[in-house]
Amino acid sequence: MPTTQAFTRQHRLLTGPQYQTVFDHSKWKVGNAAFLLLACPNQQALPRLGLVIGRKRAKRAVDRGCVKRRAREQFRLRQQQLAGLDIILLVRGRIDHPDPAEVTDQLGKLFDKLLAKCGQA
RNA sequence: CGGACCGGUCAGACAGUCGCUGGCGGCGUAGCCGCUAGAGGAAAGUCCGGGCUCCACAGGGCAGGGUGCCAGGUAACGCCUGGGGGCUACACUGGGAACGGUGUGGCUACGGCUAGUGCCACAGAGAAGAUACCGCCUGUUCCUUCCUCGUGUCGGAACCGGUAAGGGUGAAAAGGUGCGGUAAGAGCGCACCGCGCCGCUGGCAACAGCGGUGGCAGGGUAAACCCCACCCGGAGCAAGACCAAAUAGGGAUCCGUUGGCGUGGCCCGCGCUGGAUCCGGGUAGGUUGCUAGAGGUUUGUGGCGACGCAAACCCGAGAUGAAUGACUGUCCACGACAGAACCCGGCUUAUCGACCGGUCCACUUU
Repeated sequence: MPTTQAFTRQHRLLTGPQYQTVFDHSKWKVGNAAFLLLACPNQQALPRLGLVIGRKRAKRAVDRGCVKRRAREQFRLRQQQLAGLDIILLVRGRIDHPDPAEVTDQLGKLFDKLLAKCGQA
């Protein structure tokens, strides 16, 4: 098995219907004060990630970019374990001038938590 | 060397690992590999001005909006450059004073209240065709002091007037200073300063200078309505163009109505229903618009300057559920504000700092 850690367009949710499917059939939910992960099984060989980060939650473009990139990074590093899942990241709290290291830490823990939950099932 | 101001440049560096997007090349071509490029000075606010696209459009007017000293720059501007006026700070300086002159900065929303309308609290006697409260002064009458016994004189009251010097009120009270003048005063007269008008000179012009002339305008407010001059069609890349699945529906042609389904054991009958091909609209989705441009760099050249012209060279993001990142290590001045979304020119706002050039001031040394 090639342990590639690439993150391409196949690793993303691209269309509205794809997002809707995950929202309607989310089997696992993991969250904390700031973020929420929704996941459901897919028929693909690869896991797919979707991001929902609205201007309402994060006013500054820099903050939105920061969360997106860090979320993708954490997803990318765990993609071997996450295979067969469609995952959506939602922002719960208000984001303003966050500490980047803190964001990475929180997101990493959330993905681990999600893996633990799926592993039980 | 330090401080202030102005203008410009940069926006932690290096190495490794794992990734992302575009371009180019290669290959065994749904991909993989290699090379290469990959956020900003504000990418921001969306406050102006353009390009581009579609719609509308003979011409003119109204409404609405904008701009407002002059000249220039520009594709254009509410921007920029240069100039003028006004206000102001500091320094020097002229004058007895009012008030001026020079230099260096700063600010300036700077057309028009000699078209009209509106507003101007409070205070004050009076606030817009000015005004007499106190005061000052002439006169008349009365009271009063003095002795020289008067058409005198000291003090005072009332009244008729005069007055805009002084006091007082106010943001503002009919120019200011000085001299003369006068009963006291007053541009009443004169000189100077200020102001209006006329002329000449200089300047493209705003305007300035000089000379003459008038004793001298009648408050402020137009970021109040308004008047004058000039400018402005609307919507925006989710503009717009193209390709186009599935499902439903539309049109045309041909074929079928001897078919299929239901009822029924079957036939007749009855009820329901077409098939094939092509076309156009169009949803999801995709492609394009999409980055080579009012583009940079250097040199020359015109201009005080903004900027123009010419030549040579360069190509410096183009995503689209949305790339430009993460981690580790080392170093230092310990890294601010902040993330492209069609593209440019401005303005405004945010910002840890570093460097370069210029002007002014202060200080040290020779």
